[in-house]
Amino acid sequence: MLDIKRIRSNSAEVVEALKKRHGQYPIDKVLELDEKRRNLLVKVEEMKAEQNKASKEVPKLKKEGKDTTELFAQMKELSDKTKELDVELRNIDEELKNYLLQIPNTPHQTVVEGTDDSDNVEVRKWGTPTEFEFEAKAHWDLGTDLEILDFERAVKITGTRFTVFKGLGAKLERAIIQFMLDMHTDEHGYTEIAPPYMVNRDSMIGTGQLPKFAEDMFHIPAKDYYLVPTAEVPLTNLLRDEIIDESQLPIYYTAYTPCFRAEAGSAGRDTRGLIRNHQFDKVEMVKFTKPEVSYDELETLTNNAEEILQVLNIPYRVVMLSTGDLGFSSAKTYDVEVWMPSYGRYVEISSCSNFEDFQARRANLRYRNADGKVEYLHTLNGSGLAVGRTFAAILENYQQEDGSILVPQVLRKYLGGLEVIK
RNA sequence: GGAGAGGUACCGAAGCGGUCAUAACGGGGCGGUCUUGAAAACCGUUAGGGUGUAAGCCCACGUGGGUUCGAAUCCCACCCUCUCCGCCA
Repeated sequence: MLDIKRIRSNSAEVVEALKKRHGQYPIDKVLELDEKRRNLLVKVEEMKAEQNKASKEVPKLKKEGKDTTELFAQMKELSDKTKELDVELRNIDEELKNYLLQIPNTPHQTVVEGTDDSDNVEVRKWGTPTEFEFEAKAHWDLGTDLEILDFERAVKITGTRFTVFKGLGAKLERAIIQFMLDMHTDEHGYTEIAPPYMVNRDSMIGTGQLPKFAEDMFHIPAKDYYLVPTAEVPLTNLLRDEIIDESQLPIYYTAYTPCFRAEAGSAGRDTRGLIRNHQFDKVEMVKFTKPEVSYDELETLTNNAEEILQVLNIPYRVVMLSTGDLGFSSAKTYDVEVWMPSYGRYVEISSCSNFEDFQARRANLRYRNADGKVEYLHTLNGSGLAVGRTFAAILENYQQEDGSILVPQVLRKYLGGLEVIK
């Protein structure tokens, strides 16, 4: 959510920034409602002040034995009128908020303008796409042949877009998770969190999944809980409605969770393998920072994601999303894309964003600065990394001619020294 | 899930229709006086939201409704915490 005060006093600047997203946003409507609201607010508050004043007189009058019948009648009338206007005010408030929630974050000035993902800009590339001297296989075939992935039985026990990991597959998945968490906690300074995998409605609203994207979520009606679509939700909401002391900043959290996504609209895309499932594992990184350093923090956050692939020795590139592909809440996003031989291209494996105070305003995440003033934090998050896609990338980039998989050096200690999956 | 108790500032806690939310009273934190230093004692301070240039005004006693001229206080619903019972890995 954008700051209404900013829209009020700098509407031209906001409009200009939003133009780059090539969408239509109800700024005029917001300004109109805001003015209406403030006019009404003044009126209502004056009436309440009068009521309060009269209420304070009552005990004195009674003490003096004076008659209060007339005063009460007057106050009753005033009170009824106030309640009416109060309802009107609340309606305007709600309407205003609904419009505000429809307005996306303003892109940072360094973000390249574009209309969609074809305008994304490659920032850097690491390694070169893996080449094979034999016919390379896709990870779903490799995994099935090695009996470490079982897609058919997953359909039987649950349904399509679920996967069973078996034997060394299950163990490899677990090894990847542990490797990532160890790296972020031991070398990148993150604190590991093991959060609930279900969250309440307020949390989903706090990070922006609700109300807009309810269709994409798995919901548990009995308790009105949601299965987490990403650890971003529990991690960011960990500090919701709190005021953090400046000395505590920056705060870095990392967590492994399974992620659950209904993704109603994705039917037909990436139907095979581990790329797009209803349930997948992910290690997430979340940062809470002071505003003045958030863009430096975005760079290191992205680097933290990249290092995982560097250490695994898998080729990747980093792209900056153009304004046309930028997520709703983000001011700037880098995607890390891993080389996926079966696709013959790079595939997103991490998305690292700076939300500035957009998310913080919504989730009420604040800190007290050195002057003692309360301000909104900046929040950032990024995958570190999507585990299923990392699994797929390892299988495909480390496959050998006989269909076996060479285990990346750094993962061997998590697999009892195992060198090859065959 | 059942029964009972309770949710007020950083913590504990009083208040139970107006004179107590500029929130009593304790405690803690911070600053100061005193001291060679510390403790003790004493003094001060402890900073949510909205609106406004400001003074100020409005809101905030778990949350949301209701009753009333007036609600922390009465009524209703929900959430949460604690104790006991039940169930359970």
